[in-house]
Formats: sequence, C-alpha cells, structure tokens
Amino acid sequence: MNATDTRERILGRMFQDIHKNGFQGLRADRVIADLGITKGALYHYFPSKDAIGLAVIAEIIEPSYLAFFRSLEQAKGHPIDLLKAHLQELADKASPDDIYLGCPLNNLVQEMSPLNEDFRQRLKVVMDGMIHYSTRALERGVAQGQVKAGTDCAAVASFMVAGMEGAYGVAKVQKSLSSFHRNIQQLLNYLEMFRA
Amino acid sequence: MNATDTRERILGRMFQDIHKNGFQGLRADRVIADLGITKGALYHYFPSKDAIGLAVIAEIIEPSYLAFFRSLEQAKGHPIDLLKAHLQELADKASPDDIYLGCPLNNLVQEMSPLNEDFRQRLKVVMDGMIHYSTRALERGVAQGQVKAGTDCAAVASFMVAGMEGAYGVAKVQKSLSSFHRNIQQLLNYLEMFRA
DNA sequence: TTGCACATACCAACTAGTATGTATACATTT
DNA sequence: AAATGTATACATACTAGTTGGTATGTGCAA
Repeated sequence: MNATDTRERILGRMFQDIHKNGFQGLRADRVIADLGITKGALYHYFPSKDAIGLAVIAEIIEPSYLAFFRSLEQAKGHPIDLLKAHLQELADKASPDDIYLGCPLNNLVQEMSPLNEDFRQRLKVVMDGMIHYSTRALERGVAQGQVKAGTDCAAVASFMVAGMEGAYGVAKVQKSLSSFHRNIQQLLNYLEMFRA
Repeated sequence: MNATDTRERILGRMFQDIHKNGFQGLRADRVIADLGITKGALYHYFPSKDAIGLAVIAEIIEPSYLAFFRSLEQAKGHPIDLLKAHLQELADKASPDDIYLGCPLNNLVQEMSPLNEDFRQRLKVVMDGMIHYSTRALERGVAQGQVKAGTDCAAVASFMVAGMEGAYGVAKVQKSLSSFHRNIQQLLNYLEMFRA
C-alpha cells in the first residue's frame, strides 16, 4: 500500500460519507474506523475537516461532472442531441441509491453555499463550468443553423442544469427512480423547443 | 407574554436557524440565547430536536407552501396563467437573502431525506401536494380546452416544481438574484408550451 | 540519519438532553 | 372569603457522549 493509495482511499470514503450525511454530518471517526486506519493517517494528509471537503470537491466531484461538458468543445454532432444524450445517460445509469442520496454536487451546494464561502466558490466553478460549456455548444449550434436563431443559449444552458438538479431533488424526496425519469423526459422536451 | 407566543417564537427562530444552517447545523443553544430564554422553556414545548424539525415542517413550511396550490381548487382563470403568476411572484418577491439561503423546503429535502424517514415523509407530503394541486388545475384546463389535449399534466406539474427548486439551487451557488430570474423565465417559457 | 507515513493516547469544546426547583394563575374545598 | 391543591410555564445547574484536532512516538526506506 503506497501513500497515494491511502490518500485516495480516504478521499473516496469521505466522498461517500458526505454524499449520505452531508458535510456537517460527516464524521471523521466513522470514516477512519471504516477504513481501518487512525487519526494519524488522516491528519497526515489533511490539515482539517474543511480541507477534506474542499479536496473532495476539487479531486472527485469537479472532474466527474466536468468531463462530459468539457468534451463538448471537441464533440461533433447536434448540440441538442449531445446534451439530450447526456441527460438520458444520467437517467439510464441512475440506481435507486443514486436517487435516494441525490446529486452530490447539488447536495453540497444546498448545504454549504451559505455556510462557507470557500465551498461556495469551488462549487460555483463546477456549476458555472457545466453551464459555460453547454452555452458554447448551443452557440455553435446557432452559428451552424442547428439551433434556432435568437436562442438565449446561456439561459437555456442554465435552466438545463437547474432542471437536472431539480429533477434529482424531487425524485429524492419521493424516493422514486421513475419520478426522476419523468422529470428528465420533460427536460428533454424543453430542450427540443430550441432545435432549428 | 402568553404560552402560545413563546412556542411560536421558538418555532420561528428555529425555522430561521434551520434555513441558514440546515437541521444538522441547528444549535438549540444558539436559538435560546438569541431569544433570551432557557432550556427549560424549550424542552417544555418540544421533547427533542427531531420534534422541533418536524414541527417546523408541519406548522411553518407546509402551510406557507401549500396555501397557493390549495387555492387553485377554487381559482378561476387559465391554469397556466395562474401557475405562471405564482412563479413570477416568487421571483419578484425574492430578496437577495432568500436566494442566498435557498428554498427552505428544498434545503430540508436535500439534507434530510436520506437521513430520517419521518422528515422525508413529511416533506414528501408538501411537495406531493404542490404537484397534486397543480396537476388537477392543468387537468381542468385540458377539460376546458385551455391546455393542449394530450398533455401529461402530472409530468408537467412535477417538472414545474423541479424547475423551481433547481432555479433556487443554481441561483444559490451563484449568489445571484438575476440568475434566479432568468431560470424562472425559462420555466415560464416551458409552461407556455402547453397552452392550447 | 533524515524524513515520510503512519499509530496511540489524549483533550478541550461542544451539544442534546435531564433533573430539579419555583413562581404564578386558576380551580377546588372549607 | 380564605386556604389549599394543582397544573402550567418556565429557570438553573448539570451530565454523558461526541467531535475535531493535537502531541508524541515509531517503524522503515532512501
């Protein structure tokens, strides 16, 4: 077991615990007991609980969320189809547990934005990134005549993300995967409005 | 100062503290210090912290959210106009602080649904109510030829609520009232799709 | 022999909850 | 009308358990 492994094992479990309990509900003791390590190891890699949260955002959440949206820069194809395919994939791949625990990004946004400005800014970078790359894809679509002329691409991209997060939230309280599917379907219908 | 007043003062402050800090972040000591009362008063009215949270949902959150949606049962007028007017009013009346702290209902849903089944069920009743009364209003609209025939009213109502909560979430991390307005505007555009 | 990667033991601060006391209003009895 | 009982509405003081964080020690590889 080398050093990098331990650090990543810690981060991974912290992410899981935060996903279920929230950052304020995260208990370092619970995680280290789970991993069979001690506080020495934990505080060797992270100076504080806040640092753990920020590392989870930067090293786990941000990469996993932005991977697709960054890829839009090089992607060929109709932007609305690309966005719809991504949303469809989210819906298809979602397990009941994913729905019950909610979107990790959204969870942290709701909990931490008013409490910790560092958290808010890091989370904002992720959501802004999702919106930014979607906006650019739609704008290229307008230029190529695939998306209706006059479309407010930034507003559509922003609402797409909002609708996605909202779909997670409603499904979460209803504990219903099919609710998530229905709402994602409505979001797809919304996007279709802007096809040229 | 009579007894009812004290109980309601406690609940009101608890609501505010939960709104900002979340239920797990709620500190009873902080609230009673704020109110200038003592633990004796608090535990005279509420047997536990959980009971406080559930009372806040039942006595503050549920009435304030369901008032409008229940009123749809007796309302005259085009259902899409009624729903749009309500969303527009939410946007118009929202203060920067409302946006920064987020939607109290959504906050609790995200935080507590996976942690406490009592909370989840109480919160679900509220959200289901919002969706239910909106669905019925749209269905009456279909019957009266105001809403497009064949509209999946339950799906539209559900996504309207999802879009609303999502708009709160995105605006919260962006700390931006105008972001909220833009997203609500897109939600209004979405609803317009279903006008007959 | 120096520094990394941990382990062990410990602590101060906090936090929900409790046990107990008391002042006051109101009803009941005498 | 006076005395007495009783329930309400708190206040005070305390505790047991938890939690993030620290101080210090140790094995080992380079």
